[in-house]
Amino acid sequence: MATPHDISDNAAPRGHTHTRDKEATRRRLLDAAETVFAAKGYHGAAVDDIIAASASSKGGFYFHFANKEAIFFALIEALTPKLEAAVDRAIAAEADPVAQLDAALRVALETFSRHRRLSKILLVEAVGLGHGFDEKLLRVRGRFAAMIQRRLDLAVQAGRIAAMDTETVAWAWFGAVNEIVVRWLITGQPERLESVFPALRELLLRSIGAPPATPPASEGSARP
Amino acid sequence: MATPHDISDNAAPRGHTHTRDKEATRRRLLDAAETVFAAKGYHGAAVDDIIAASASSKGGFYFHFANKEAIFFALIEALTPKLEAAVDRAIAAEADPVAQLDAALRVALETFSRHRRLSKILLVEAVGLGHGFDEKLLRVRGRFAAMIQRRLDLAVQAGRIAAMDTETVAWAWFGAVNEIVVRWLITGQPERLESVFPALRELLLRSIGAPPATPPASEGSARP
DNA sequence: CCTTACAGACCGTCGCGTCGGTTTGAAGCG
DNA sequence: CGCTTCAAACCGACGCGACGGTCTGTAAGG
Repeated sequence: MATPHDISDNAAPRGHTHTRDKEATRRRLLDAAETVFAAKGYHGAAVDDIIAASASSKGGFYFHFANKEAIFFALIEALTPKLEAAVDRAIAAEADPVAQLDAALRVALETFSRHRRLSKILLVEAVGLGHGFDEKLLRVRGRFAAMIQRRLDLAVQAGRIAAMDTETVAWAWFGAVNEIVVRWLITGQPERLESVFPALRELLLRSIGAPPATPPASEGSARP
Repeated sequence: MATPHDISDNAAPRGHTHTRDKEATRRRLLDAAETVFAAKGYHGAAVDDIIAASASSKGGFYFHFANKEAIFFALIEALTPKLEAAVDRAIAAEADPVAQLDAALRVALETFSRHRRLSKILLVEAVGLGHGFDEKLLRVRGRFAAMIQRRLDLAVQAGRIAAMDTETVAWAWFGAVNEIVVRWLITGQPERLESVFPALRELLLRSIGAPPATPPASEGSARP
């Protein structure tokens, strides 16, 4: 693979490529970390566990990552874009802001449901670690809240819903979904995460005063 | 000075103080644990820290508590009843189920706002500890969700709101409030936690299709 | 004098991070 | 084209601090 370097220092010998497959071991480390962190939590996971699960070594690990924190955050920052992208794609497929929120909710639930480990790390293990962890994690969560808020603002602008404190609403929505998912992750209830979608969807849409009807021929002229 | 316990302190009316004051040191340990856990988190807090903050000793600590886990749970199980009691009292003061939910929300926000440390422990530090911690914690949270659900069920029975999946709604509500409080705890936004009450109240009540106007005489404008 | 409630020195473990060493592949060079 | 060189990439034993838990000792009360 051609990974361009921004080594523009002087004009002379360029392109030093990799020796053994660097990027691959990094990937293996990250993959192993995902598994181990999800299984044992941040504190419960020893660096040696990750080493073992990745068929790598201490030296390899600390060559790629400064310390345990570093790989944890690298993991989170590699994972969230995937979630964001999935949600973004779902949003882009809809035109109406309310329908976008609806789609985002469905995709979010589906994604969490499909990627337990990712969800566990993002929503459970990454909480309450102290230090600057909490702030960092909150910023990540904030990105999602901001996504929601943006759609809400658009919906308000479009006159689809009344004006409101969209920031609070966005965080509340995130929290509501988060709690449902966390409960599912820890106690296995409900069996299928997606089964709460209808109730949650109805609840959330009603909470912003949007019509709960979106099926086929949707006409907003009906009197609630 | 007003120590953290202005909710309700329950002291033994009759004292058979056998040797030295046993119950008092236990209290001091618990108080110190509350402070230390809130400040440094579960893993960040060393038993020695709690010892130091309580002017006790290793021997004393392990006389009263089997291990670190034990004092943590003892703390949680000493704290939640206070919260529950406060909410219960607020609920009892109202007759209408919807008004009860309203009151519960207000009191919950007030209580969290007043007891940062308690909130931090219950809502942040106690998450993602692994082992059987998560399950236990979820059960504690479940008690609150159950409280909400009970009121919702009553409201449904009373015909105040339409039938719905009250369990999911209860958890979603809890999650919504939780997220707002956690955000406030970690980033100090919003400055005053209570400032989100109106928006949250409106949001939650609307989410169950309850009329958003219930306050006695808070506004002088038109009412249905 | 025996038990309860506590004190504080001590010990064993565990896990993070380091550090010298080794392999690997790409240049330099004749 | 082989031989040397060099640094990037990787290995794994060890150090070392921290922290949970134990154990012996001791003041006080019955």
